[in-house]
Amino acid sequence: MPELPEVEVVRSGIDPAATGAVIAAVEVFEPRSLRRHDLVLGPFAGLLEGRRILGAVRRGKFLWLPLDSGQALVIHLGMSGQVLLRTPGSDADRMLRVRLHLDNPAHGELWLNFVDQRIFGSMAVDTLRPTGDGLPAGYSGAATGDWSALIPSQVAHIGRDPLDPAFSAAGFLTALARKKTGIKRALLDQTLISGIGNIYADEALFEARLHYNRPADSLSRPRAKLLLEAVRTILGRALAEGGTSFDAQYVNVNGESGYFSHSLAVYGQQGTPCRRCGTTLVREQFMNRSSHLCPRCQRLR
DNA sequence: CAGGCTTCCTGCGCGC
DNA sequence: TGCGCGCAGGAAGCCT
Repeated sequence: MPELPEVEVVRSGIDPAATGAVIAAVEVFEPRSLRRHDLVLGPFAGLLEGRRILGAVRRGKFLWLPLDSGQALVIHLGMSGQVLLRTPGSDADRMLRVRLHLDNPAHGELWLNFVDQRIFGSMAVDTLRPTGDGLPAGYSGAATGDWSALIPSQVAHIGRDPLDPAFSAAGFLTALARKKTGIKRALLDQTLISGIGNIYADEALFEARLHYNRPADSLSRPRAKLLLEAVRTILGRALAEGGTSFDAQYVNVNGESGYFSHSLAVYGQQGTPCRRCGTTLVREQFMNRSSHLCPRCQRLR
């Protein structure tokens, strides 16, 4: 499922095509994909048509394209969303939900297809507001503009991600020490730290040799620091590999499958030996979701 | 009021 | 072979 590395691959992939492009037309095939669009602002297509895209920004798993109207197109991939760039006239993608017709002064006309099997993802036009600290709202490559320190309203509550230069490790560690909940739940809390989903949470906990239900406030500061380092290592590694996917749900912007499941140490690896100690890895239910771990390396007590 | 459970969704895989 | 059930999970919202 798309987590920070996969979303960053999408962001960097569509950035050159989207930035500077004018949205000539919008086709909505599945209105449920606009669930997060607030109609008080106006109809989705009407707010986009004729507008120019100024950049491509990401915070955690949220992606947005600032527009010359002062608003932004917010994209969340959910668990099966894809953004595919296509040549106009090409065959319709399976489960195509929304299509933007882009006119890029450098690259000509192209289609930006939003494809989403399970419709957990969404597109929405949203207002932009200043970040509280005046720092860039998210990651946008080398590009900057008046929009850099602006964040969509519906993303404002999301915490910075660990690969964001403005991410505060000290702030995160302090907040973590106040949480009594299980450490995995804390890692998945996007207001605390963003970009981590079920796959990389399991991978990071394995790396840090921590049980998913270990109370967050029971970790010493150095231990919590090691966990944060593990998160950075796991996310950075996945990003370097181009994002992780295990069943071709995730496809990068060129339509090429990003399939790197072989690099996963525990996720989906139940029944196989732990690469550290050889103990058989297990899958357990936690938060109504699956958790994968080594029962020997990641003991609760 | 933090925490945790439920809901939204559909394609696919597996079992009978 | 075909059918149908259950699983997959990000995040909002509604409980307790």
